[in-house]
Amino acid sequence: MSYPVFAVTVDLVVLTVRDGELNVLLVQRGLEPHLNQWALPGGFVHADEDLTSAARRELGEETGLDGPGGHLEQLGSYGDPDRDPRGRVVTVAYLAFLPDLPAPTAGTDAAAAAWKPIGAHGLAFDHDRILADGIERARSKLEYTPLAAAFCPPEFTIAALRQVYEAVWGEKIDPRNFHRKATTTPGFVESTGRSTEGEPGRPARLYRRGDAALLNPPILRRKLDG
Amino acid sequence: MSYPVFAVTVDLVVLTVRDGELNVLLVQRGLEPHLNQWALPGGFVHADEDLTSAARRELGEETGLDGPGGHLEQLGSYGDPDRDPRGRVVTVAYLAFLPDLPAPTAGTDAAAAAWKPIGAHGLAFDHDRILADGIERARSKLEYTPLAAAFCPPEFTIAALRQVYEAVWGEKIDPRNFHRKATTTPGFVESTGRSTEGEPGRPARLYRRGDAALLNPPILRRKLDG
DNA sequence: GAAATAGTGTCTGTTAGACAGTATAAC
DNA sequence: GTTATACTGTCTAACAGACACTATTTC
Repeated sequence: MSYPVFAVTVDLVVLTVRDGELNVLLVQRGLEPHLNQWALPGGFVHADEDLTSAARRELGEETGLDGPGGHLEQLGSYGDPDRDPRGRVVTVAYLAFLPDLPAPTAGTDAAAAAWKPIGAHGLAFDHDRILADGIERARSKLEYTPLAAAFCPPEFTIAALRQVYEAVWGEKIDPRNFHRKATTTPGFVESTGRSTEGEPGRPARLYRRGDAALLNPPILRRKLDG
Repeated sequence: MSYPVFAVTVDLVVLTVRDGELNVLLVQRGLEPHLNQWALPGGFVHADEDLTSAARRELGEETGLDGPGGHLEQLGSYGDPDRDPRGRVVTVAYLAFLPDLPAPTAGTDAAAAAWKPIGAHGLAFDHDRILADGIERARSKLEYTPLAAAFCPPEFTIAALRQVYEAVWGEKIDPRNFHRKATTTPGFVESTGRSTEGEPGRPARLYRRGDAALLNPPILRRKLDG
C-alpha cells in the first residue's frame, strides 16, 4: 500500500486573563520559515507520542507549568496543502486555559515568548485563523461549562470569576445577578469557607471549582442573532 | 530538519434518521487490517488535497450523494501511536448529517456498506470511540443550531423535524410545544406556503431550513446533571 | 465617619412545560 | 359521523435582568 507522507504538529492556543483582558501566549519564531514572526507555540509530534501528550509536553515546555487549575482540549486540525512551505504538514490545534501566573519562557526554537492581548496580529502560517477559532470556542465554552474557573487560581472569588467572563466575552455583567447565578447553579463552584483579607470592601468568600461537567442552566451571552 | 513521518486519513461518522431511529453508515472492510470487520467509512488524504475536500470526496464515494440538504463538519483527530497496525496513522474524523434517501453503495475497498442503528458495534480501529464522540456532538449540536433540518429533505413538516430530535436524543417531545418553539425561534425554519397532501389528519405546512447559524433561544434537552 | 466591595431581596417580563381546545384532512 | 394529525390558546412555575437595599471591611 502506498499513500502520501505527512508531518504532524501540535499548535497551542493558550489563553489567560491579565488585567481584565484576554491574552494569548505567542512565540517569536527562531527558525525558518517565518523567522522572527510571531506564532502560536507548537512543534512536531514525536514518533511514539499521543497527540494529547504532545500538546501537554509543548505546553510544559512553553509555560513551565502543567499543574492543575488549567484546562486543555483539542480544538481542531488544519491541513491545507500549502499551509507550510516545508511540505505537507497537518497541525492538530489545542486550546488551553491557564490562570495568570507564569511569565512565559522562550523554548528552544523560539527567540521570545510573551502574553499578548488578543486582536489583529499577523501571525505565521494559518495561525490567525486557528487563534480566531480558539477564541470563539472559548467564548462558547464559558456558556455551557464551568471552565471559567480554569482561568482562576485554585481558590477564587465570585468577582474574579465574573471578570473572566467579562474579559472573554468583552461585555460587562451585573455583579449581583452573576453572584446569584454562580452560587446557585449546581456544581459550578464550591465554597471553601475561607475569605479574602486585607483588601478594601467587605471580604469576599473564596470558592473552588465545582464538579459539574456542564452548567445547567447555562450562563448565556446577550443575544447576537445568527 | 528531521521529524517523524505519518499517514493521514479521514474517517466519517455519517448519521441519518431511519424509521424514527438514529443510524450510522458503516462499511465492511475489504482489506487488511481488520478484514471483514465493520468500520467507519474513510480513506487516506491525497497528496494535494485539503482535509475537508478529502472528507467530501469520501462522502461522495460512499453515499453517491453530495448534494445540498446535508451537513459536514470536522469532529476531531485521533492519533494514538498504536491505533493502526500499519504504522503511524493520524485520522481526522468528520461528522455528517444526511436525509434518509440513498441506499449506500460499497466503495472500492469495502465489501459492503449499510445503515446500522447506533449501539454497540465492535468496530475496527478506535472507531467505536469516534462514533461515540460523533453521536455526542450531534446531540449537543441539535440544541444550539438549526442543523436538525440537515437530516430532513429540502421541504419538511414540523413533525418530521421533531422526529429528528426524538431519534437523536432518544426522548419524546411534546408536539404542541415543539411546534411553537420551532416556528417562533427566528431563523430556524421558513414557511414554503405548501402543505402535505393525501395523508391522514390535517395537512401539515411544509417548511425549509432557515438562515440562522445559531438558535436563540436554544432547544434544550431535559436536564442530565453533569 | 466615608468609601469600597460583597452579598440579599424583590419586582417584572419572558420562557418552558403541561395540557385544553379547535381545525382540517382521510376514511 | 370516527379517527388522526396539525395547530392555537392559556395557565403556572422558573428564570433573567434590573436595581434597591443591607453587610462588612479599609481608610
